[in-house]
Amino acid sequence: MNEPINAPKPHFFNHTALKKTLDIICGKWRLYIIYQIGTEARRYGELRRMIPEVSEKVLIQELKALVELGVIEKKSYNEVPPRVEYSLTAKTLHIFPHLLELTSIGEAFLNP
Amino acid sequence: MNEPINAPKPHFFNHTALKKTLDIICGKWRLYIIYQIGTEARRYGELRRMIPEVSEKVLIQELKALVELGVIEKKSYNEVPPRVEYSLTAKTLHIFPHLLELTSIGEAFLNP
DNA sequence: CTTATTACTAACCTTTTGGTTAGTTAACTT
DNA sequence: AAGTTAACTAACCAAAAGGTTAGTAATAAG
Repeated sequence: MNEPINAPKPHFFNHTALKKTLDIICGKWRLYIIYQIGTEARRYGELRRMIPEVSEKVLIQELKALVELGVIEKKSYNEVPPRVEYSLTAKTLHIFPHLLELTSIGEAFLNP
Repeated sequence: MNEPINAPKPHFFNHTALKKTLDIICGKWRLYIIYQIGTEARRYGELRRMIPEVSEKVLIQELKALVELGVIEKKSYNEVPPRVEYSLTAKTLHIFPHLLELTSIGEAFLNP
């Protein structure tokens, strides 16, 4: 019997899905942006005013990335001055409660 | 009536808790490490073999950070060669199911 | 004619994160 | 005497993430 007695029995899990999760929620601003859009359509300038700490460049960059990921969608109206609205996709609205629940993880580690 | 009709009504949430959540789960390796430790105590070398893609330096660095955050705890036995074991803290075991559920967010965005 | 408005882009820089390689310690085995 | 083992540390580097500042386009308002 050469079976090692205490050999590691690692957890197996879906790497691809986990990576996708991290893509969606990690980064300094992603979750804030998603939370602020919430259930309404928000104009770019509106989001800037709601999250004034983020730089313009990064906000646009993150909005683009979230569109790419299928988390939000962008609608441009052909007006001048421009009007662009961002809203959560159906998929995101579906898991939105999960996203709001994320704070509970941190809460568990706040008070000694 | 000067109340703007469509003024942004942002979501309010616990910033501190959210930040703590992100501290715990973000980073290329943190969740993998937490998952691999799971419910058992794991030696450093064991973890290295379970996650061979991570560099030695980063693994140690992340273990240290997770200890700091109160996510894992470290026990050193005074032996030579050294023996050091890492395990999840009670707090972490408590929310471990939440952590395992994180993949479900990503899963929602995998298939079109 | 000038200014304001909105949603951007471009160039550049700093900080953070992750990676590579080599060295250390102290006892045990050969 | 030399090599092995485990869990590190130190010095250095590259890539990614985030930030600053300035500029643009099209129209309307003053």
